Amino acid sequence: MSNAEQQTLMVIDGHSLAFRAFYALPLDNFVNKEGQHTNAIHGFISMLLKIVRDESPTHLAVAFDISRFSFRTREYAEYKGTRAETPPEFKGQIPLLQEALKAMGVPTLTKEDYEADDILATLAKRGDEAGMKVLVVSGDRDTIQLVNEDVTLLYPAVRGVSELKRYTPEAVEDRYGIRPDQYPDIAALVGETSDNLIGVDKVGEKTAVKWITKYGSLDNLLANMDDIKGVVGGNLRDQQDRAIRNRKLNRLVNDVDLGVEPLELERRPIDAAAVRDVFSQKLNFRTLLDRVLELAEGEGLDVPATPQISAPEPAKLVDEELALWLERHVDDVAVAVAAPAGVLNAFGLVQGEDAVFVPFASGTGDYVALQEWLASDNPKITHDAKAVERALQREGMTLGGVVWDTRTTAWLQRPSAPEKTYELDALAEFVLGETLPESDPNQLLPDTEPESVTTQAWMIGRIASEQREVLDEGTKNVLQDIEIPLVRILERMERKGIAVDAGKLDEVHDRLREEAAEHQRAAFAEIGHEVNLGSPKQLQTVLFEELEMPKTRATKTGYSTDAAALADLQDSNPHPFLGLLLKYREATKIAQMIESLRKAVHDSRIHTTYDQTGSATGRMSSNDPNLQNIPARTEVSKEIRAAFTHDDRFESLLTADYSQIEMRIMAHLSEDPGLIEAFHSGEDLHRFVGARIFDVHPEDVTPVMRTKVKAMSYGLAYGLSAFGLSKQLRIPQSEAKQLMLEYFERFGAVRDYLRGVVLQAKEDGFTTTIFGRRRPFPDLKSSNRVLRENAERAALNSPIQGSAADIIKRAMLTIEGELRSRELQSNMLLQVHDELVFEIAPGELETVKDIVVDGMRGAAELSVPLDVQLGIGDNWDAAGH
DNA sequence: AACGGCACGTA
DNA sequence: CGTACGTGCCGTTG
Repeated sequence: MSNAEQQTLMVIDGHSLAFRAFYALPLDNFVNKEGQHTNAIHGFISMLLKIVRDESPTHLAVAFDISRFSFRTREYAEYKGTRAETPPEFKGQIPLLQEALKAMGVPTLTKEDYEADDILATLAKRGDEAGMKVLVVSGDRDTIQLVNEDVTLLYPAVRGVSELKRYTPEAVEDRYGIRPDQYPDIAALVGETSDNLIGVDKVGEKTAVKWITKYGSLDNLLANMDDIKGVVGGNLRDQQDRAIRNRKLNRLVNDVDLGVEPLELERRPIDAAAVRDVFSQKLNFRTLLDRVLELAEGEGLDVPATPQISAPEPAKLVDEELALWLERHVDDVAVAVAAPAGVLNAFGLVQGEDAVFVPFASGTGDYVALQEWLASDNPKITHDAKAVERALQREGMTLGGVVWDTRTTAWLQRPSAPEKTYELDALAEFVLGETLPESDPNQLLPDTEPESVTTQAWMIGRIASEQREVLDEGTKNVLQDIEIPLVRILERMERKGIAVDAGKLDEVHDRLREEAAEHQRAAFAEIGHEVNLGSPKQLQTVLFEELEMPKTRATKTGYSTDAAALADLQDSNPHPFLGLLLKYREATKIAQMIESLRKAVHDSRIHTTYDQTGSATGRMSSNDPNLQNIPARTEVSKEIRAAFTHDDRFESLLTADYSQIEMRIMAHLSEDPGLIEAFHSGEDLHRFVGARIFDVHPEDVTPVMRTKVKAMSYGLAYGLSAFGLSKQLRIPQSEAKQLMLEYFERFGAVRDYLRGVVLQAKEDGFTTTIFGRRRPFPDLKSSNRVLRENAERAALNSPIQGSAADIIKRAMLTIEGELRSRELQSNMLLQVHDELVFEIAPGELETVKDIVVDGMRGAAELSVPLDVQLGIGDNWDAAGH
């Protein structure tokens, strides 16, 4: 860029753009971990990256006002006097923005007693004189006066800052019908509300443009104002002072002493380390960070490699030395294990700056001290304690004394985030602003490198420190009293697995495959050709084109062919194909489910994996295979459940489930007297509620009434609408509405409670369960109605579903504690949200029954009793209800 | 190969 | 236009 002709100077009005971004972006989506709002910063930098990429300026600066006072306010005290107080959420964003800009190598300019626009004007003039192209970026219309052949204004045209309109002299003329230098004359006549500058009465843009076009300038207009006829002419003569004053104030000062010349504003390399620090640590902008670094790289700027911070040089310790180290480090020790393919081969132990690498190979060396220390209550910090416990168990060891787990904490803080953001590398980035060294994929055993596993431990310890500082009491309690103690229990349940009769599964599977083939043949015969029944797209062709059936519910890609839609079609357009398709689907669906179960059978048992961080409400999820969605309702589902059984070391399976736990929690949280009475009465809940709603005796509640009430009750906790209820019950919407009215009339506290939950969540930004588990809901304040209403339903459900999750988890802790401390041989095997499944060792049934019932009933003190139902049998079906 | 969309199983 | 999940297949995308 030796030729000055090609140099481009970009000068930006920081305040006006940041303020526009502030109003364009939702407040709640941009908050750093300290609670500081960052939406304006995000919007500004996003805009900056875009225009720098699009315009490739060679020189760049951002100007800021120092305060709202300037020489203009001294001359005219009312200047900008109508401006409302700066919103509190905007405060603090400017200093942070300036910090971010500094790290990005973008100079920021301010000048006492002047406004940012004056700085822009000065730089535009100097740049122009130096032969540069100048781009002025501002949301203040006064900067239009700066536009000429070499100075272009980029002005945020619509809301926000993402789209900038380009004002060249031609564009100004197109828009206003005058030359750019005439714009302030127009503005002076019309006035500028936002600056509290009142114009000449009755003079709007049209009149002003007409006058200025005719007379060329405000000065000349005033010199000839006696020629102007009519009321406006009179106004102009009477109020000429206003125009003169306005013109004086809106003239930008273009000779401010800035102490810097445009050519000195040449773009500089970014300070990658500082950018990482500011963007990760202070702003928590992950994506923007990447974009900033990418941009810098794309321009060939020097971006230093990510600082690969490694732990203090690890000491390799074994045997006595290790024993001594463990003895001396009684405070929290961060523990990481290397277990490629599940086989443990190294530990990293870090306390403060003290890092230890312990190679491990089963059967070599003396690991007694290590093993005892691991099992002991000596405080340890982990990342994914279940994974550590699993690796240890394979070597006959166990993990005790876990006081903190960084992965679980990350989930508790942000339970709706994608699971990958809980991984160690993501946390290192998000919490510490550092990048974990990548393991070399060519290395055979990358994780055995001392640097790797000890660095991990070092990261874990530091992440935990950061988390400890910001975690609220309630979440801390959930972490330490529920989630961490649960880890070992879940690992044990996974390791035990449940016995399965594989032959039975095969038998059902084969039969279903035959049935499916038969249904498929018949279905093809009905329509006269073959089609992939598993393809919604092909089915749509058959149903809506060939069979000319009426269109069903619209989906993103066409029309629905789901079971409900097919049932509707069967009503309106009966056709054998529909029934066959439904039967085919059911058979294939179950058959494939059995197949996946069959593949998961090892040594006659199925070992699921519980994902403790798998839900946003506090529930766990189950996968590989999912044992929380085993069919339960249909005939064939009985056969599948019958395949889950016990071997001859045990005498039976025991199932225990909470009855209506969510409704009980609702009764407790809402303190609704009617609902509380229902649960104390011993009467069937839906019968009791039905009697109240339909105003009959409980014994006169018909099955139809009961069904309606049951749907209503369950729907309540999900934010069900009259529309949804009518759809589900296939009743008119008016009737559904009436039903809801009656319900709330009798159980008004329920409605008050549900409303209150949403209101409180809107205020707090999160919901809370009985035991203090939180779930953030940024979308409650979204301006997007769909997003907001979805968030409202999820929010009103969260304390209910989440408290139920807390309760059963607490029950599991108590029950497992009892089983082990009393050295019973029975095992807790499965958890299905409100149900637990145990295998019972010979002679232990009565004891275990008591432990289970006591543990479950005593898991929470609610204003209604917790009711537990037990079932006993040789398999899951026989033991079920 | 990875992903979104659909459909459907559970609480 | 009812919450929370996981899985499998299809069809598109890279």
